Amino acid sequence: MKPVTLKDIAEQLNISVTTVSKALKDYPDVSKKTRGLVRELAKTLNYKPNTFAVNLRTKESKTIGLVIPVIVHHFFSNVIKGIISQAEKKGYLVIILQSNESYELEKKQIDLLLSQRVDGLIISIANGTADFNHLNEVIAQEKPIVMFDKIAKLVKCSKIIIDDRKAAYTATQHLIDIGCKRIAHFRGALLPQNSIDRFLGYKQALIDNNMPYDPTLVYICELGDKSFEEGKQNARQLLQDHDDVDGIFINTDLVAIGAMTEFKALGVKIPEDIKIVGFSNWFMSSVISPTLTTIDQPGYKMGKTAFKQLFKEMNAIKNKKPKKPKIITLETELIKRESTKS
Amino acid sequence: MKPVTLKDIAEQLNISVTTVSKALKDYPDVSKKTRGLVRELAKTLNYKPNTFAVNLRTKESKTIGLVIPVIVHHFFSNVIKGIISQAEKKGYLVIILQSNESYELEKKQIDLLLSQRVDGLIISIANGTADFNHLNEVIAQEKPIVMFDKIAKLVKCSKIIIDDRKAAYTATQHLIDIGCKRIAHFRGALLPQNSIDRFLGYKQALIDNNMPYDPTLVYICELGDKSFEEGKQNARQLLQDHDDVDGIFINTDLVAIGAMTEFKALGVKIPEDIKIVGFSNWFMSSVISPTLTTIDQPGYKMGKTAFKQLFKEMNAIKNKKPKKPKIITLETELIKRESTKS
DNA sequence: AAACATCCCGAAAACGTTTTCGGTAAAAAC
DNA sequence: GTTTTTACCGAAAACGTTTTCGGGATGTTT
Repeated sequence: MKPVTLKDIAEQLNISVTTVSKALKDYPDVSKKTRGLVRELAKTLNYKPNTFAVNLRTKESKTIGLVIPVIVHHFFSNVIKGIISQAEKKGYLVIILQSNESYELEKKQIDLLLSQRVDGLIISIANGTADFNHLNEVIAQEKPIVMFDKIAKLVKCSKIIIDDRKAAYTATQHLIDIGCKRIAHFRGALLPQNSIDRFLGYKQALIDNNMPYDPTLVYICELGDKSFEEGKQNARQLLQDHDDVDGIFINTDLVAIGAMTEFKALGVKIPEDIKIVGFSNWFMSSVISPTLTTIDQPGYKMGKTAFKQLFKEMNAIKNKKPKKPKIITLETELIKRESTKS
Repeated sequence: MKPVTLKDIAEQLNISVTTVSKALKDYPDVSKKTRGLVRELAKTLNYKPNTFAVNLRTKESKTIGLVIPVIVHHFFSNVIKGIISQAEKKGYLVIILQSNESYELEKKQIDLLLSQRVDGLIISIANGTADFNHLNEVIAQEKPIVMFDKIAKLVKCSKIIIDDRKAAYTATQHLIDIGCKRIAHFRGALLPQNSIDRFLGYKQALIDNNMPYDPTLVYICELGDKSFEEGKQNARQLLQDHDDVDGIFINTDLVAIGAMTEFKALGVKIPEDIKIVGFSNWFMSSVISPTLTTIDQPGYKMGKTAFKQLFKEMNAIKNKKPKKPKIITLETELIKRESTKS
């Protein structure tokens, strides 16, 4: 009933534990004959090495930690899938924790993962995070850490991102190209780098096209669990504040969908009255009515890339050849749909 | 640079490792004074117990495994969130793997988790799974396992489910109540219990209302990654086969949304020409047009309940008082929306 | 003063693996 | 026939923790 150990195999074959271990790990100093015997018996007894012991001995867990702001989220669940699939290929398992966009929780989760002694960390930081000591501590411990999407510019680690600024610029330019004269922006929270960058891209596009930048046209969403509601609220507010807006670039599809729902309810026609561009290309955006123009953000690929990079760094550290951080930028694409039909 | 161990603390205080360990774990046979000293030093040195050693010694990992068919999925990501949040409260971490609806992969993933020596398993079985030996083996190893949603009736373990049959009955009855005379059903794959039960509920409702059951009105979807496409295909096929259908009960919202998209493209009006009820209450269903009537399936709660049950069983096994399996049925609710407006 | 209980501490074994280092025997070289 | 190489094996230490058990000191009861 008890799990089979090296000792059990050794005793049955009348050889030492050492030899059994070596036989199973293809050490050169064990004869073909005994290697064969060990292999065979191990198989019939269904021997599985005790991970706890292996971990203790080798000081690695073949496990990585993943901290994300939200789990029920199209983009993030794609990232999760990408990370897990890639990790599996390399024999790593993934422990997932959620920060819920809170700095305190994020800190706690990272602590938890470190005390579990994961071999590496992948993280997309919370909206609430402005202080990065908890992240720098990870690096100080020589644990590799890779950030994706929502990164902290000041932390020296590898990052997998998109060019948010460029993508936002493209989105806004698209609105301008199809004739919008007064374009609003629903931005994300104030702290996250990507929401800053998307805002800057929006602003730059206006300036480059000789259109005035009007701060009152910029609305803030905290995102998190209530994105949809925020979209509705901002849409209502926008109509009250400015009746001349004919285009909006919105930080996230879910917010955009909330806004569209509200506009529809209030009798504002899309795209006739207001044209809308979202961000992320949630699946939903292709099935709602009207379908939503958006920026495709490659979540699955981002996850895969993040793990690949982490894997390289974990190996580099094992071989005492730590690498310098790398920033990988993945391509995005403007997906034109009905919400910006001219 | 190296992590602090009990030994380090012991040496600095000139006491034994034993005493340090006991002091930190509130053993009664250590004086208040030394306990205080140990505690203090542990804190200043930022001592974190080495999980690998603890695991090896205690034979538990405080980690559970979760195997689900798909990750990028509204229902399942809600379950994930529920499990993780509850596990965290009890000091457990969660390792997630995806079976991709494949029996082979499911088997492999379970093996992986067992060799990682997780303390328990939560699983929703794949469409492709017809043989349950891999699950019975887990039970034979005295590892608790809890199934949810897609269960195997024949495996003796706890299960968290909804009453699929009743829910499907309610959904179909609703279509009948609003005047549908000829109701089709897009069912799930042939093997999964819940897709069987939903089909049976549909059939029963017809019979109880003296409506003929017509097998040619039942279409099969394999689900998995291509649910949306299957919905479209089946919708097209249905129109060819039967031009008199005025209502459809569909196994999953995503398939229903695919069908609605196709109907819209083909000029079939919903709910005027055909009324539709989905299943699961994906968020999407409340924002598409027309909004989709569906059965709300409490994913988050299911996840929480599943972990709670697993937790009980893990403790029971630790205390050598194994419990008998429990089947917990959660309530569902019919959410009436535009797709069945009469 | 002897007997007993109480309080505190530490030695040692155990969990199962990996890896270093020596050692013995047989084969090869001189 | 002696030395050197090669092939194979095992003892032992180590990873860091937990827990059992015994024992010494101090205090309390006869």
